[in-house]
Amino acid sequence: MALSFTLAKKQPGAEMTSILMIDDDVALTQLVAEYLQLDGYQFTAVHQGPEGLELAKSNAFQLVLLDIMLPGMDGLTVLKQLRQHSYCPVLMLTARGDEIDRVVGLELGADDYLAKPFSPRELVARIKAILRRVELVQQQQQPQASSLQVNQLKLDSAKRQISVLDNPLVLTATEYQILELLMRHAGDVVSKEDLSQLALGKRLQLYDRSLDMHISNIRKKIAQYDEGEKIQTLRGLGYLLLQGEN
Amino acid sequence: MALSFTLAKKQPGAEMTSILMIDDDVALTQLVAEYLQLDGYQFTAVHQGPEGLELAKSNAFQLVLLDIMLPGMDGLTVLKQLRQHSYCPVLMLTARGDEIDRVVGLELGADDYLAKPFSPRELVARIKAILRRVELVQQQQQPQASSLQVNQLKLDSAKRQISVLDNPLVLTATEYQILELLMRHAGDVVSKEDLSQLALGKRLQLYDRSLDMHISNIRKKIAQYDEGEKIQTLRGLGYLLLQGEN
DNA sequence: AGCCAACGTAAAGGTTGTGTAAAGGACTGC
DNA sequence: GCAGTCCTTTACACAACCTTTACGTTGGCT
Repeated sequence: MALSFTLAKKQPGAEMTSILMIDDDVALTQLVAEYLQLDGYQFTAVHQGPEGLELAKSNAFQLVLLDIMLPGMDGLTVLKQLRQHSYCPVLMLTARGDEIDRVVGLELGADDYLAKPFSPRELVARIKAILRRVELVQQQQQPQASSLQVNQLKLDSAKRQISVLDNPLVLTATEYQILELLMRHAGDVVSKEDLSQLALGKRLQLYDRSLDMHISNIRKKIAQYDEGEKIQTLRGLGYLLLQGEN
Repeated sequence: MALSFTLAKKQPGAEMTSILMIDDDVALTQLVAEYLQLDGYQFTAVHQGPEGLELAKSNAFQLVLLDIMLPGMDGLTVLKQLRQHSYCPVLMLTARGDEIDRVVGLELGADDYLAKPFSPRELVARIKAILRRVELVQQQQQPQASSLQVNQLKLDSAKRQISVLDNPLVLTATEYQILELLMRHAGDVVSKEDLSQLALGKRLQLYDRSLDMHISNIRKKIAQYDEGEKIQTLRGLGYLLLQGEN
């Protein structure tokens, strides 16, 4: 057999993002269907665990909305089995206050969770956040230039070194990752959420200032050699390394 | 469904790294195919042991992904037979917690193992690590300068001797290998994992401090004659012999 | 202007990786 | 069997690092 599939991502006209919802609440799935279809998503809903699992395993969907409380097969079980085969992003839907389910779910590899009842706007926002991050990750997995230059900053990824005006920076592993990310997306805003997940490997928590500290330290190290080269802050959005003229 | 695509990326027309996957889980092989082809690898999957063994023995592949649980012929058997003919790198795929399989597999000559379920990112990272190490080994097997000098260190590989400021060091075989590796890659970071596999001939285990001790001893011996010549530590990354000015 | 959430950052706290002495094994040659 | 050599493990100290805390500042909002 030929191992084949189309993985085109952004080819216009071709694809639409398909979302699968596994939830026994039929009324809710219909409501969600309306909103997501309005937003241009291809939407499919099933109401039972095993059926959903089969569909999800097919990799035909870019994202799965998974209810924890399911008749027949528990949502966490579905997630666990799905993860044997696929790393398709999963957004869990939980009853409010189900802290344990949330923790277990995230450990099993869910990408996010949302407590019921939720507003459609919130749902769409979460979906978009996950999809955007998945795209970032895929971008990261693709071959990237081993060296690039942004203004006075020079990246040498083979040596894992970044220099300012030819002065090599002494960066910790985390600082390096953050700065590399910013450089590879120079000119674009990189959200704190993305930076946290991609460089620190964890979701950004409320009152988590760790990332801010790393940025602060990176700035300090860059300023040793070049006062002009600045990481810009976009309040509420993220950070940005300006490309081109200062 | 459209037929598969080729995603040449490095040397067009020239060689592409070919990877063979032997796993009866068809859905999984398709998923892996997607990711690896995105990453520019030539990918082939077969679902039965004997068939995979034949293909692997052909030496047409630079790396084999081998599932332990196979119908017909057990993965470990495949590995054992493959090793009679080929030293092609093998990355084992095991069910989580199959500690025994892991140990046996590594003893049979697998290069690494990965517990299912794994994330595509992790898989790609492991594959790259193996291929990079294989390249390092091949590089080592090629004729290399029989003598080279790094700062105050002078290597005479014919005599298997390294001297500091013309004072020959009394090194053990292992110490010599480690220092030679560092010298031949002066200016680059050499990971502890690489050092362990290439100089000690074993994978680095958690809480394994053996390599640290060797480094410590080498440093002590060098310091007898030259306080300035230092093996630098890059926390979490490896060790580095600085090239050029101190 | 005044409020408040987001941000900057110094300092303190906690965690993890590394340095190294010393003890424990494994192996060799006698 | 014993001494010698070498590699590894154990144990503890320390340093580097990441995160949290705390407080000051900024900028958008009404």
